[in-house]
Amino acid sequence: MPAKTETTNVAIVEDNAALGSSLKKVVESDSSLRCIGVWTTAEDALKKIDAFRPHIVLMDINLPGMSGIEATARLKQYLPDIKVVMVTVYRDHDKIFAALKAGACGYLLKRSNPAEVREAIHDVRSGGAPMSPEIARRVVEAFHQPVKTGPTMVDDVKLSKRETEILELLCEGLANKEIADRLDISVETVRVHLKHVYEKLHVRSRTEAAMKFRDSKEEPRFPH
Amino acid sequence: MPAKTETTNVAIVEDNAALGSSLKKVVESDSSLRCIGVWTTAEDALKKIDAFRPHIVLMDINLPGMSGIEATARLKQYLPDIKVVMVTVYRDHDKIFAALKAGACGYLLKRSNPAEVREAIHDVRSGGAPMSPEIARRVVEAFHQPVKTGPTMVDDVKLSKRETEILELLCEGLANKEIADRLDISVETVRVHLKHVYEKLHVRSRTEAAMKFRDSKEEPRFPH
DNA sequence: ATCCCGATACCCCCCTTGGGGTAATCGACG
DNA sequence: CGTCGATTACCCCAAGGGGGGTATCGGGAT
Repeated sequence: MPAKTETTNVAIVEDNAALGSSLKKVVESDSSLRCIGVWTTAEDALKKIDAFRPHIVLMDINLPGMSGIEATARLKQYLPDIKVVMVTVYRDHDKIFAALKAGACGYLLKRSNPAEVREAIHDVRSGGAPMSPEIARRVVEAFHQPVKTGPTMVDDVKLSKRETEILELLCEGLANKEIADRLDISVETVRVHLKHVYEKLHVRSRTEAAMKFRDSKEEPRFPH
Repeated sequence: MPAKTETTNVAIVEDNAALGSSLKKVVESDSSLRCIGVWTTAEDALKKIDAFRPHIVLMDINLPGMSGIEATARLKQYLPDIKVVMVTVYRDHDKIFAALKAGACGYLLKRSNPAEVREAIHDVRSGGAPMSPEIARRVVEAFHQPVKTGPTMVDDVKLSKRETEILELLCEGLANKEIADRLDISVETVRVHLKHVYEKLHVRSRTEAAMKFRDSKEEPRFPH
C-alpha cells in the first residue's frame, strides 16, 4: 500500500470535453493527485500513455471509435500495472462487467460528486476496487470455480508449503534455475522438492506435474 | 432484488458456542431475519442443511474437521442458491480468497459489531457481496486473468493439425519419445514440431507450452 | 531424549530437451 | 511450373532435467 505522501498520477480518457475538464478539476483539487493527461479518444490515449505512465486512468466506457473496454484490454496488455477505473453514465452492468473482465479494477458513475471521485481514486491507489454491491456479486460469482467431477485429482496427497510454491512457479513454465532465483534457494533444493512432488503425484516429468496440479486446483474435491 | 418484507432465513455454522449464540442473537434482533439453525461442525451442517434451506449461511472459515471452505464448496455444489458468508477472526486474505473461490459470496470479521453483521446479511440478500477493498481487488484481478487478451492467447496463432495433436499429448505429460510412439513418427519429427510450436506460442519450454495451450482451451470467451 | 519430516544443499550419471542447421516429399495455390 | 507450408527425418551441441545418493539443521511428535 503506497504511502499517502506519494503523488498519484491520473490520466483521463473522456470524449466529452466538459466532463473531461470537470474530472480534471476534481483531480487537481486534491493535493495528493496530479492530472497528467486528458485525452478524448482511446486511440490517442493508447499512443501517448506510455510516455506519461499514470498510476491510474479514468476511462470512459463509451468512446467514439475504440470503446473504453477495448482500450482497457489493450492497455492492460502492455502496461498491466496501470490501474483503470471505468467512468460510465449509467449502471450498465453488462458493460461494467465486461470492462472488469478486460482489466479494469473498478468504476465510478459520471454523476458521482467530487468527493466520490476522489474516494474511488484513493481506493484504487490503496489496493481497493471500487464497485457497487451488485457488480461485486457478479464478479465473485464469475469467480466461483465450477465443481466438476473429474478423474484427475490429487486427493489424499499432502504437499508441503514449499512444494506447493514450487509447483505454482512450475505452472508458469519456469525452469528450475528461475524457480530457485524467485524463491532465493539453490537449484539443487528445487530439484529435491520436485523429486518429492513427482513421487507424491505419481508423475515422472515437470509437465505432467504441472498439469496434474493445475487440474487439482480447478476441481475442489469432495471425497465423501 | 427481493422485497424487504420477505423474511431472510439464516443458518450459522460456528464451532465456538459463545460466538454462535452471539451471532444468533444478532440475527434475531432484526425482525426481517430469522435464525433457523446453528451447527458447530461442517459435517453436521451439511447433513441437516437441506432440510432447513436457509437463504444465507454464516460459515466459520476455520472449523474442526472439515474446514468452512471445504464445506462451502460442497454446499454450493448441491445447493448453489444458498449464499454463504464466511466468518473469520482475522483478515487472512488467502483463506478468504480461497473461500470466495469455493463459492462464498462475501465475508465478515468476527469482531464486527451487530450492525455490521446485519448489514452484511442484508447486503448479500439484496444481491451484494460484502468484502474489504483489498479482497475485492484480488477478486477482480483474478477475474482479469482468464480473459486477458495478452500473450496467453493462442487463437490468433495458427497451429497446424499435427502441432495441435502433439500439444494435446504434451498436456498429458508425455515425453517426446512417447509422443513419437503414439503418433508413429520419429522423435526428431516431434522435436521439429515442438520447435515450431514454441516459436508460435513464444515460449521456451514444453511445460510453458502445455500450460498456455491448456489455458487457451478452457477460457470461455466473452461475447460482449 | 529420540526420531521423523521439511527444508536446505551438494554429488554423480545419463537421458531429454531446446536451438541451430539441412533436406526430402507432397499437396495447394497462383 | 515454381513456390510455399506442412510433414517427415536426420545432424550437432550445450544445457537442463530426472534418478539415485548423502548430509545438516530445526521443529514437532512420541
